[in-house]
Amino acid sequence: MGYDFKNIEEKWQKYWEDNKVYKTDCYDFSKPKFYVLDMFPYPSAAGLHVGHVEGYTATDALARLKRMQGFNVLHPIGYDAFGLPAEQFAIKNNASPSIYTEKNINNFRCQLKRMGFSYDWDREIKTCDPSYYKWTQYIFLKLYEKGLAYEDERLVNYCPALGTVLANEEVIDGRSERGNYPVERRPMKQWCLKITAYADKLLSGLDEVSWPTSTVQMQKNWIGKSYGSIVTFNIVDSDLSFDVFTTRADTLFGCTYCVLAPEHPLVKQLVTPEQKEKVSKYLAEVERKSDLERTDLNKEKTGVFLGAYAINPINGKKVKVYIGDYVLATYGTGAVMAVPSHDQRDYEFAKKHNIEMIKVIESDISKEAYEGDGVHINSDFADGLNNEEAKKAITDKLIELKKGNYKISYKLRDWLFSRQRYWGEPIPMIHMEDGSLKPVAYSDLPLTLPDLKDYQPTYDGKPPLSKDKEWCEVIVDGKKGLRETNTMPQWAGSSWYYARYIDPHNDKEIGDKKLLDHWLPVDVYVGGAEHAVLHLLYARFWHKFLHDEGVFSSDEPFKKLYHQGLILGSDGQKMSKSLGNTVSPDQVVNEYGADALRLYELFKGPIDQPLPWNNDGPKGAKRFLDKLYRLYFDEEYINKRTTESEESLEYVYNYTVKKCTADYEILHFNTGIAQIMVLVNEMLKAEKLPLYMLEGLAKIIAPITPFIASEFYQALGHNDLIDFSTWPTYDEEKISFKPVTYAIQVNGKLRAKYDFKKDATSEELEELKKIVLTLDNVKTYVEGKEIIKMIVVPNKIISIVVK
RNA sequence: GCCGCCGUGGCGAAAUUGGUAUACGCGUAGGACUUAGAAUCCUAUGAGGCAACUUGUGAGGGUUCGAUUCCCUCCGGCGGCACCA
Repeated sequence: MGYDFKNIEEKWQKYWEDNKVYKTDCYDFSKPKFYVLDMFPYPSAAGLHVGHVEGYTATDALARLKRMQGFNVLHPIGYDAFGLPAEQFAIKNNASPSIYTEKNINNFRCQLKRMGFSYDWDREIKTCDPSYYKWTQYIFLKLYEKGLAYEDERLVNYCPALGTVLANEEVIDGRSERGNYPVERRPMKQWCLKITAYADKLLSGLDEVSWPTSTVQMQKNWIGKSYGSIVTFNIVDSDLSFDVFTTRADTLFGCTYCVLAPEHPLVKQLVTPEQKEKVSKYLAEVERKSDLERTDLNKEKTGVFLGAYAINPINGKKVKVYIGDYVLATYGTGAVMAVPSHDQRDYEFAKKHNIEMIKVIESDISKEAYEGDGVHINSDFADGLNNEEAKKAITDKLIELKKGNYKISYKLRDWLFSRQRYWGEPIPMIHMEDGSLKPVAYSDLPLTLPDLKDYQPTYDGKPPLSKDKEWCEVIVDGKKGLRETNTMPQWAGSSWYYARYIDPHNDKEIGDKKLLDHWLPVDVYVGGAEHAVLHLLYARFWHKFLHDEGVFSSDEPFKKLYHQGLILGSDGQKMSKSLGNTVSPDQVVNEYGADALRLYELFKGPIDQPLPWNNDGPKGAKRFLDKLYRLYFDEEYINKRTTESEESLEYVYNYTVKKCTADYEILHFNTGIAQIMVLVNEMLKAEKLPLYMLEGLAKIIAPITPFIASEFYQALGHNDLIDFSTWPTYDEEKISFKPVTYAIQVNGKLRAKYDFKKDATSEELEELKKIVLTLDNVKTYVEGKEIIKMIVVPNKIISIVVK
């Protein structure tokens, strides 16, 4: 039996949609603003996942709460429609990506509406829509103008299976983040965005946002700022020199050799004729190795002597120069000074190659290198200093010698921004016949993606767009040119979409400045933790750039961030078709209704935790909603309606309102709902049901289960919508009137309980101490013993210590 | 290896931030109503014990009148980074 959720939900969904109930007037500045945002979905053919539903329900509940509290709420949705997932799917199903994407979007929209999410549907955006990507291209041109977009021939992560290069952030353990295909290094000419120019701003901005500490930490690690020094080593009998970066300048006196990365530009010039054969052989070996093999930490550190010697600038000592693939070409200067006594990797390498070790910090290095702090020795003027002092003394000396300086280094590398794929934003650049580059004129944007029949990626990495001669060949100012045929990566469109929602139909600018200033930053942003360093770093970069360009006045895009945890299958494994443990929202909605699904997902636990799906969960949620329904619609309970109320029920009611108000705000829905259940159980038992309580209960449940709550509110005789009613208030007096129960402990063990008035005066507490000692169960443990002390914590506990 | 998070009943989880551990829900068992019950309602439900009581928040130690909460050591799980010099 139970309530007829099907009709109720259909009725309200239709009403909300027909009347555009959740349309936001962004120009209404009379109320305080609240911008609550979801990470928009990739419109995959699989449709909405129960994991989406969890995050989207949380933001929807928050949006509804804020609306009821009198905020002007912006709560939009859209689709991250470009990029690999959509294209891969279209290829597999032999369809056109645009038609396929559109179909999937329609399915998503339907599912989202069914869930009762209060989005402003007039603000829906799709990243693949020319009216949208016009501005993605616009931002690219701005970046280019400022020298932050550039073409560079470099070693890139190329994935043959996907037929495209990938950003560092998209490569995990030498495999592609999407599809898990092997990735190799290839030199290719590619577009890059100079995210490194914003490294410091991206780092310091993290102190200003309320984000999960783990995400902040991940971004900090990814940016990887380290303070060190640059040291210049001259080559013996030559004008050549190379720089090394080190964070341990204090150990410079212990440097007994140097190692260059195999890709270091000086390798060819430094190798001596005697060593040539060995070195070429080594280089060939390195080239054969995959990225995965090269980064295998357990492998022995290999390398060969170049034949050349360098001079340690601090003591003039001659040291051998090696190449070794444990030195990364892409970090620091691509060359390191080796101090085997105080660096474990150097230690192992030196043992194998029989290289001298000089101890410069008092320590035992018989078994392994000593990497800690200590008193410096064998270091001339730095003797007796500790690490930090020695770093300073030695670097200062290097500055004096003009052989070094302080240097800050980052792990962050520039963002590889081009893809050899079809389904993305065309990069608005033209390669002129004379070899120069010309940006597409702003007035020619959007540069639309042509409708290609054959859009499959090619194995050799030639972009599919190059197959469309007509599109490629252009004439600018009477000169011939070819369009850039690479497209932008998945992450381009999602790097600024939150801003477009504010003024989505503006074809003159990204958005009306007045509106952008008012609505940014996003107050609460919810989405998966898998975007911790991808989307969330890129979006911050673009935001900071657009801030510098004067487009945004805020300097961070997302003030508060939450991640919804992964929802696992009921077997505790990740949901997957092959395991047969997937749950589709449609299936649950059909059986129990959208309200029940929403309720279950918010009640089952904290939203940021990964949790297994419980097949009985939605059933339990539905059971609760049936109970609630009876409270409002059963004759039995309708007959108990009154304007009077009982004190004990008032206590529970007011406490519940207070708890929900506080808990919803920080997305702790599970505890708020638990308290509502306590209230409902009490109301079902009560003799009198005050009308104001029924009304308040409908309101506090409305953010969680808006369909049934609307039905209740209407049944109570309201013509207005619950969403725009005011949020109930609570009476602190009614919460604190209750006597409190004191726990009586003797030697730390609970022996009795005693009800006493709340907030008693100190005289009354003295009285209480006497009463407590007369309690039977206390007497048993106290009599015949000496009372050492009695600790009274008002309203909580009396702790008696006896001997 | 390094960084971050976490460990509470059969299960998902609460605990007013140092003060009555296990709220709320799921599951299970027993009962009621019923021709019937996968509906609904009542009762029980950490472990041991007839009971008073004892014991109990991954393990061990510490601080405290009092520790799930704070400190130290260890074990286990999850996420991230991974030769970053």
